[in-house]
Amino acid sequence: MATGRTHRPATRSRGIPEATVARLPLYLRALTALSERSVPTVSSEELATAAGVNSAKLRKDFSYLGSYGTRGVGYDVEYLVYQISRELGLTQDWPVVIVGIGNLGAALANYGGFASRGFRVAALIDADPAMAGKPVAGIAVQHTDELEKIIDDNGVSIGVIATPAGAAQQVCDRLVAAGITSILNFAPTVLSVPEGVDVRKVDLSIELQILAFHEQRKAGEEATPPERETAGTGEPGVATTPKRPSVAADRPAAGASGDGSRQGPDGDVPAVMPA
Amino acid sequence: MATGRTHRPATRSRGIPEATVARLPLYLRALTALSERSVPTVSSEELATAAGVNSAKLRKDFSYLGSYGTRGVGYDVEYLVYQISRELGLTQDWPVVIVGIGNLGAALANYGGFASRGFRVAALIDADPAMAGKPVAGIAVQHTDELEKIIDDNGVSIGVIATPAGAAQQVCDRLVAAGITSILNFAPTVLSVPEGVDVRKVDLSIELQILAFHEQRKAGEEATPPERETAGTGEPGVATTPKRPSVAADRPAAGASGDGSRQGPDGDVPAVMPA
DNA sequence: CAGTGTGAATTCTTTCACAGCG
DNA sequence: CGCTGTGAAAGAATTCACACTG
Repeated sequence: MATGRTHRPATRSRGIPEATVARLPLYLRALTALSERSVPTVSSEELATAAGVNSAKLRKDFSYLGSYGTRGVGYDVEYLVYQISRELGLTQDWPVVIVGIGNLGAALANYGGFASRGFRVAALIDADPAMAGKPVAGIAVQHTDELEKIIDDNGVSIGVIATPAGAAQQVCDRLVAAGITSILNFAPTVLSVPEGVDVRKVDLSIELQILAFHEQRKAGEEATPPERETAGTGEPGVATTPKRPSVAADRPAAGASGDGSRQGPDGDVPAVMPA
Repeated sequence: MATGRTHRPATRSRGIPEATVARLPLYLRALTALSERSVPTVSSEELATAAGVNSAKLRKDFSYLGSYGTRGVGYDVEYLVYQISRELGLTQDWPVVIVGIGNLGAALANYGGFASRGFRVAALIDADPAMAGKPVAGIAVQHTDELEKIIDDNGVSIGVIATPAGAAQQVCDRLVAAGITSILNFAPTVLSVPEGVDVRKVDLSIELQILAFHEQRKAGEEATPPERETAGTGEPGVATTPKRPSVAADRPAAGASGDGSRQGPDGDVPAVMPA
């Protein structure tokens, strides 16, 4: 409780599983593209390919929405577009405020995909007085002081945080206090919010780190057969690394501060240990 | 088949579950913060809170890495930082190229979090000849023509695509052909890549749409108790849903445009269902 | 028949709860 | 005694495979 939950269980969504909700936008995009090409119907197979998933999953996903297809034929594109849009709540207007108009905030403000689907940038807010009044993406930036008023006046319920990490929680608190109940966070911090407020996070460095993990694994596979072992009590897999720290005197240095270590281009697993 | 798989199963990671891998960066960040404050040890409870997860999950996650904690005490911060960094492959240098230096690309190039952890922006690439030579974030932008050479010369294996959707697949193909095996895609498109290439996608509008879905649900709950019906015959009710569209003549395009009104607590859901 | 819709089987994740170590 | 590490239980999500319908 102290910290408040960052993710609400959400799974309680009456009927649609979270995983499915997360894919609906994907389907919608694929469908929109088909619609623009005036394609009248699609099979689960085709649509699935276009959306980058497999057809069984897609059909299962759609089954949660209802039976919108025609057996032996497929789905009516226009109709599905409408149904999914409605399910996602895109048939209504969602005013959004973006807080933190730095490089990223500006990029977001200019991002076409934003406005394209029901979302409308209602205001751009920045703490720097020098920014106030300056137009970004055709909208005059307003000062943070106005935050509460802006949200209230525009009935905004979705906020985007693109501030430096240090300011994120504070901005978040103000947004929430002002009535915002959904936040898209680009700042690399864990935000604490009260129950009932949804937070989704987009974190560039996390994505890169996940890629690095797999990349490293690939590099290792190239030459190393069965490397990692699952050992429970015996040897911790990659074991042969700095043993227990005792206090912190092994080889911690790695990333904490400097972190200047580097390896050859084709990433060779740091000679952790000769088997 | 032509399209190739977009996501590789990946789950084959010898021992660490994907879900865990995705959280390691989170733990790492929390740990780094502690490290900077010279905190020597943390309990799973404390660290979990800082990372925004629950302690059981964290302990389970760590158990996949090995036994790095001390019962009755907790984890040695420095040591864990090192272990996780190593596991993620951050103890080595990962040169990265960013393709598409528009608003977003520039924001990425300037993003501190990038360089902070093992990642190094090796080059910025853009198709616009006018951009060539212009410095962004202290790095001179290079023309797309150089793409293959740049990747080869720098031994780059991770590429970031920040181009318009239309150019993404093409850029992707060139990156892959040039030897890139991990891609972080910011363009709103599904990329087709050959087996063995990892793609992670970051999509702003998708995130917003997911938020909208929950937001809408909240608004509905406020006044409407059991809205969405779950049953027809007692099972995954599908029964009573809007009937076939015939062609596409229902009510596509509800009130999507204009209308700056906020959610009408309960009156919104367009009366799709005559039932 | 082609292709949806969906129970059932499978696999992955999260959570529980507690034995046991420092 | 406090806290980790982990089997085992519970809960999602994915995949299978096929009955059934337009």
